[in-house]
Amino acid sequence: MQFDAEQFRGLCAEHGLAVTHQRQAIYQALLSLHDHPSAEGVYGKVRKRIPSISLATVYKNIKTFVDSGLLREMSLHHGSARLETNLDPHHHLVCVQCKAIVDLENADLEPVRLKKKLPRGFSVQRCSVEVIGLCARCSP
Amino acid sequence: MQFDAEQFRGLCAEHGLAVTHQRQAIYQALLSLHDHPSAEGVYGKVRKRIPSISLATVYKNIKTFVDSGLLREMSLHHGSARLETNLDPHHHLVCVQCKAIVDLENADLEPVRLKKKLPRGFSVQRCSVEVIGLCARCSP
DNA sequence: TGACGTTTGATAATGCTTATCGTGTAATAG
DNA sequence: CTATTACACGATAAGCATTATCAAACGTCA
Repeated sequence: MQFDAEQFRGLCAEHGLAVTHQRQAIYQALLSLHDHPSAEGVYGKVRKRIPSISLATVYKNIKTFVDSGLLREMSLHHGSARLETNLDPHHHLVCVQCKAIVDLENADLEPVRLKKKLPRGFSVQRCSVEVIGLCARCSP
Repeated sequence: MQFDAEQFRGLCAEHGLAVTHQRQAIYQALLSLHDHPSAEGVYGKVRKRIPSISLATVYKNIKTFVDSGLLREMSLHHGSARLETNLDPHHHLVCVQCKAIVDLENADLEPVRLKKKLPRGFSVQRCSVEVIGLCARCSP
């Protein structure tokens, strides 16, 4: 995706965020990094443009962007690691609110089928499906 | 799954692990907790049986179990949070070794189809597929 | 432009996890 | 059954990733 300063101003206005030099640089870095970077990775990229930027600023703005819906974290279970004793192939039902996880048996889903070739040389070990939503207890 | 002391001894022998009171209790706790617990959750459960157990022992043995293949961590990306700017529905190709992530477009996969009803009251927001394996660069 | 609320940078604090180290215990051989 | 030895345990310090704090600087809007 291409960064567009005008569009970024619009996004900030829409979410009630001030347009700062740092925010622009952080958002631009995020768009340019196509490997799903961590906060540290964004920091590295942004520092080339604003060497004096604080790591805390990067973290704060990532959090702000996630809260505003401009960004998403890849995993819902980041923080403490969640463990799994069921080593058979299976899938998960996950509540976005309470982070509860329920196993879905492999047989409960039609098998995952790829339409396109994967990148050359990638050898698949398993496929894991996350069905993400709101559980009954967390529904309003 | 049911805990079986004899079977646990077998597993330990198979992986060259000593059978200790603590390991048994930790493994038993893991099998009894069906909500994909964190280390802290396991600690809470095990402490009912062995109040003097150290949190470090719980962490060390979880690590040992994961390394031996008795257990798995749910997320490959636990540690630092990975970010995502692509908010359109899509999927991921993930390398177990280098943790690289590549987006798969929604159209590259046959849609996920459930065979069985989900728990009552669960409202699905989206489905995310992780195709997990070894990328070309990490292949031996 | 001036006043106000927000954001920034520096740094301290927190949470989760791993490392260290002296003591204790399981495994193995005798 | 006991001695030996390597591995595991408990207590605690250390290490990352992340969040909180607070004074100074900046963006916004009148």
